[in-house]
Amino acid sequence: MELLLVEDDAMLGQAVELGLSERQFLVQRVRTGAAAISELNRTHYDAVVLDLGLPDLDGTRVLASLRKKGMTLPVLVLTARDQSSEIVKQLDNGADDYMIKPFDMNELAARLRALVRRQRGYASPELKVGDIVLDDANHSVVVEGLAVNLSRREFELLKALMSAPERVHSRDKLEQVVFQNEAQVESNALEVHVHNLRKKLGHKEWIQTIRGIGYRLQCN
Amino acid sequence: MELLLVEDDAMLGQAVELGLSERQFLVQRVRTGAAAISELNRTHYDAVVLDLGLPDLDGTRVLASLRKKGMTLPVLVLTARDQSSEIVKQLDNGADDYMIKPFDMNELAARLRALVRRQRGYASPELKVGDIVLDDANHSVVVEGLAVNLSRREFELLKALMSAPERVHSRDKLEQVVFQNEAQVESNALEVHVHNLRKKLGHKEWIQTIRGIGYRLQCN
DNA sequence: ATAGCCCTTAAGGTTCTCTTAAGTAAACGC
DNA sequence: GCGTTTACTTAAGAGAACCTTAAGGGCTAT
Repeated sequence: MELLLVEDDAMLGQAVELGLSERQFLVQRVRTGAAAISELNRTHYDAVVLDLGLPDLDGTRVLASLRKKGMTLPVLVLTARDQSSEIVKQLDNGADDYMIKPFDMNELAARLRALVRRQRGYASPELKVGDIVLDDANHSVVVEGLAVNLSRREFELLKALMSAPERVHSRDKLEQVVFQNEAQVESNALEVHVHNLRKKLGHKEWIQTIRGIGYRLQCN
Repeated sequence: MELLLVEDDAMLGQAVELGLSERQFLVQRVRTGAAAISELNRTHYDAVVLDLGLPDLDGTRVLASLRKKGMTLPVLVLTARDQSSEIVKQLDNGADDYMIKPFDMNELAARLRALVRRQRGYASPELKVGDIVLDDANHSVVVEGLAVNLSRREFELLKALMSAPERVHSRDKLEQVVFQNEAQVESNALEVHVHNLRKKLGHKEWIQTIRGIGYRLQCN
């Protein structure tokens, strides 16, 4: 589960980053509102943890700006005790949840899981892109009506690509997802998986290579 | 739109003030660098028009000082013809655009509007300039409705130019962006990329050369 | 224990990109 | 105008990025 953490305070930022990483989140951290917006434009995230007190843009503006662009991903807002009167405004403004500092890391993780679960639950439990249907629950993939048998790595890879089709997924990110921090890969393993996946999907052109950047799923 | 005009020459100052006022700008004029800095500290401006030849602080110092304070508002520099060698320095120093005296008031107004427009909208997922659409997320470029395949360097170059169209981008800055500190280039590589990009865009006149300084994107 | 699958590595081949360099053209200064 | 500087154009070699294949080891289920 990929999270974007927007937090400028070094201490708190590191603590949250570590805490969430330990709890199976893939955390990317940025320190400014501007960076957050550009990150969200660039790649896919399942949710955002947003501190209200930022150096450049105030968190409220970041939130408003991203809702205005039609981004629907869950946003959890972190506020200081003395900003708590702001909370109503934040929730009206598009926030999905909030926590008041200091907070319990386990609770934060739980709330995030809940948010993401809800987000997905509302959508269908299965991912559909073109003629590909991927069902996470029973680990099945159907292509053009026919069941396809994917290995674990291939499945994770396809899932990542399908989570944001038409977008470029960087090598780094795909490696993170596919080799879930199990071991650092120092070979072309990812390429091999891409190759095998293409073969199993039956349409090589569906997975496009963006040289020097990563891969993109695009079915027409 | 609120402007700060920093100009000590009475004649020119009045002319510009009048000309911009007629074009729907709210202009505040100061005569010294020190006054400019204190004005900017005191209130908000959308942009600054800065003459380089000032009685107290030289304009360069004013610019440097305000960037150092983290002010990101657009600054347009006015230079005399015989200072034009200074321009590269100014652009690297934080200026966003420049004009050489004597200049056309309509052009000045247009440039200022462009600068402010850019400053406002955040890097949206799609950059649009004329008939070019660049989407960072899926690394695609569409020109006049047709997809164009750009290499990594070409893509970075176009993105940089589109991030601030109508503005001159110095060679140095473009090289920094295009060759992301991977290796110092001691050849005309940038020129070659510009050439290839022009060819792929199909309209050579869109990328203009500012001799001795850099390049500018301008589609009409 | 054995068979089968899956993952990683590694090597070789292919394709595409980048840089370099050299010649040509255009702009500038005198 | 003429020489000088700056930029454009072209092509080719080097190299990077990626693809493909296959072998070997680990794991699981039989």
